[in-house]
Amino acid sequence: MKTADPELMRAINRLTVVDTIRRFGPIARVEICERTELSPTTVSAITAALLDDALIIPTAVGDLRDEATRGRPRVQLALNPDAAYVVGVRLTPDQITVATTNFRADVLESLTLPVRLDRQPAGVIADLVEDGVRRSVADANLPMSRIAGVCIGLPGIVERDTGICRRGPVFSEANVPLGKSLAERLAVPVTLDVDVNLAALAEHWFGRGRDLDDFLVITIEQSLGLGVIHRGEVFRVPGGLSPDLGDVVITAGDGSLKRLGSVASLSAILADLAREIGGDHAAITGRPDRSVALARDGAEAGYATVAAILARAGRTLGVSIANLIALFAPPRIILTGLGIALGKSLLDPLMQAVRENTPNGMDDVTEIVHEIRGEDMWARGAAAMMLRDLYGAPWNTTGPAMRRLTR
Amino acid sequence: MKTADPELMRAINRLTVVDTIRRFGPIARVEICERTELSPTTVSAITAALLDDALIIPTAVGDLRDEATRGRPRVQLALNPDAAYVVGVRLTPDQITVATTNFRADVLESLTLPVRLDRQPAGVIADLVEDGVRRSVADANLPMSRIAGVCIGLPGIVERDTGICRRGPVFSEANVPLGKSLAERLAVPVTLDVDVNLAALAEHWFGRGRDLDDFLVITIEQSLGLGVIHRGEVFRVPGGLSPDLGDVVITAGDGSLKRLGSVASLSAILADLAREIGGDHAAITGRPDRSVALARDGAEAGYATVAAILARAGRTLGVSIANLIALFAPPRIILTGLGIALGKSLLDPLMQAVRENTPNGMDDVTEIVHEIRGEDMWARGAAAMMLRDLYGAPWNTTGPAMRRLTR
DNA sequence: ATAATTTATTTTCGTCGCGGAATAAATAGG
DNA sequence: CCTATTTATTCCGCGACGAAAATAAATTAT
Repeated sequence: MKTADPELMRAINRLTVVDTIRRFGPIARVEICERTELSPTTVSAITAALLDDALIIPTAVGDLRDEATRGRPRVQLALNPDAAYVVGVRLTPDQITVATTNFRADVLESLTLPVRLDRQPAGVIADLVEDGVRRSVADANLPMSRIAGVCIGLPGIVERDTGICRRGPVFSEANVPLGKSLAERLAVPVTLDVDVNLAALAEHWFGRGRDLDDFLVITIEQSLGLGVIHRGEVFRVPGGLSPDLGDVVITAGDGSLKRLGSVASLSAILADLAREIGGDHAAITGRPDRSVALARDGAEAGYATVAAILARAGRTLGVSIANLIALFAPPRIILTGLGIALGKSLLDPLMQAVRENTPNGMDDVTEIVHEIRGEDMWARGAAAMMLRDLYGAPWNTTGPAMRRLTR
Repeated sequence: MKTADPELMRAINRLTVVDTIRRFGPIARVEICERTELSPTTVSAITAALLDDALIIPTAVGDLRDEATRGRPRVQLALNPDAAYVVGVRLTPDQITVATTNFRADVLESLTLPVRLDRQPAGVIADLVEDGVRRSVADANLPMSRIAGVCIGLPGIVERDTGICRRGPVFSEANVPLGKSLAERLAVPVTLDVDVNLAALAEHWFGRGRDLDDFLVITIEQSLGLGVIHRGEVFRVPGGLSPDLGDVVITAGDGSLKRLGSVASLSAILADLAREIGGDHAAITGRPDRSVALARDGAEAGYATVAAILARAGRTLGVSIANLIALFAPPRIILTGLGIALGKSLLDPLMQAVRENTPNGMDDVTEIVHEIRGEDMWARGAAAMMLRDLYGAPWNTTGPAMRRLTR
């Protein structure tokens, strides 16, 4: 339980105002009052401070009410896109994606380096990330000094608090202190997080979770991820460790125990396909997007072996999703990641397994949606994660009293 | 995001003070300052209000510092046990337990009615609970008017917000509005909750979770339950639905899908034993505590069939617990419930399965403890659940300003 | 026995943030 | 040009917090 004082009070209200402006675009002060249930006085004071700090700007006085309304026109307020810039980075075993965004998490520049990271030592990967960040920032015509922070997302077991990647498909080593290492190289705050948390935040800010404050995000990528938004916040335990869906143990058809990730992750599916169909294994693992398209087309064209592999993965994943429904009872589950592009051959068995295994009486609780997202979505999530901290951070002025003195 | 005002501020701080007094027994104001990091001014004001409302009382001025300390002695403050009374109820398929407690959740009177509830219609069960509550309150020499609330815990899928039991082993019907029905009968606020949430809160307040704000509680009873304490609060999704571990789907040895509850719950274990060993099935299901003792003794005396059944249940549960570690990464998992009395024949295979299936790199994250608890613990948890609301409720006075006027 | 010292609690005072009410600003319509 | 209307700001009072001073209630020293 935290102790409350006026400062905290202001911080809370300030954050709700900033978040309201972020979510509801250019918005007038009156409307902020309605949405936040704060008094006009408070909204006026807070927006004045935000304007002072140039975190928000007044936009066109265009009135969205039915034209020809009487009275003083509303001044629409919006986030100042240039208030700060951040960089979002996403690492997968196959590539590095870097995106520079403005204060609204609009992507200004993004680039993708196709590198097989799992073959490289941690030092080399840190070098590559550093280069990527500097390059992307330069492409956006910004000096590094204007970058307020960098957020890096990667799969595996990641301690956000310490910036250490305990284990994951990206690093061959264990306990890599990537956060600290990059903060030193770039001389900028760097946070580390599980990639799926970024996906979850991205869905909450820009995607299928905008209208909800509680949902689950499952990413089907080289590895399987689970992100939880609970009461509007990314769900974390204090240690900063994050759940990993791929680590869940299931019983295989032959009775042996396996990790879910070794059956239903994209890398497992593609490996199965390569083994069954033969084909060029290197080519398949090197270009997952192409392999996914091939697999989808194959299954839909009626190749039974391919369809069977996808169906098996779908069913297995579906059972685990039903278990998540039993445990979390979320109003919505968002499926995303490259794996979604495998199409109905994967998703139909998945949905059926979910239906069959959802506990009685909970059929109407959870809605399942899916969405294919590009690389930018992940990087944008990383940027959002960084911005979230920034919005809450203390800026120049404290309130109206101080401003009155300095003017 | 909630909007903050002075009233909320006070409510928060007031609650932290009450909670500090509850947790750290008779405690002086100075020490409250240290623990809560509130200023002496604030603590003084809040405790004055609490004293005014008779929610707390000064106890012996005994100084626990090394005797012969100089200076003004500390006044120890404690919860006033008689500030209010609540009733906790727990329903299982076999019995109803009712406990009347004071403001400190000390059990004053408790009684257990052995009734096979699953044979009765909802109306009859509500009658029985009403009688039990009235009886227990009368036994404690209290009029019903002094009861501030009743909390009822039961297994199954329970909507706390609406007071409806969607489904569970207690009721043969679905969607029983037990909360509303009892609130009308008793003319007292009644809340409904999943029994395991009560167990979790009880562990947090009085048991193995006192020192932590994040942990999992798994109850092995007729059904399997999962309770989550997250950042000091019972974890709930907005709908008020609660997770049910028994509903998790697993793959059985023969490849078929089963609910975990149909393999590793106490009722499943006892049914397996009855089937395998023969014996008097009715007797075994009617007195679970006796059956558990018999099973434990049998397994430890070397009866291979019995040991095998327990080992299988233990392993299965262990795998699911490893999955919970993968998903929640809690610092501790507390196993409790009647099933713990099955002893090492169940727990050893369980712990081994947990060890074998915990994801790499997370072996040192979660500590597993177990504890046998009596019926009172559950009812006490129910009382605590009710008190939690009461502590936060607004009482007579608002603050020092008002008192100054009225005096 | 009385004064000095020490520690706990309360009181005084200044500040901050909130909300309500009055005021100012900006526009449309007559 | 004046009035009605809607939006935004300012003024004012209140409650809450914290710092510091004052007070209270002991123990120790003289």
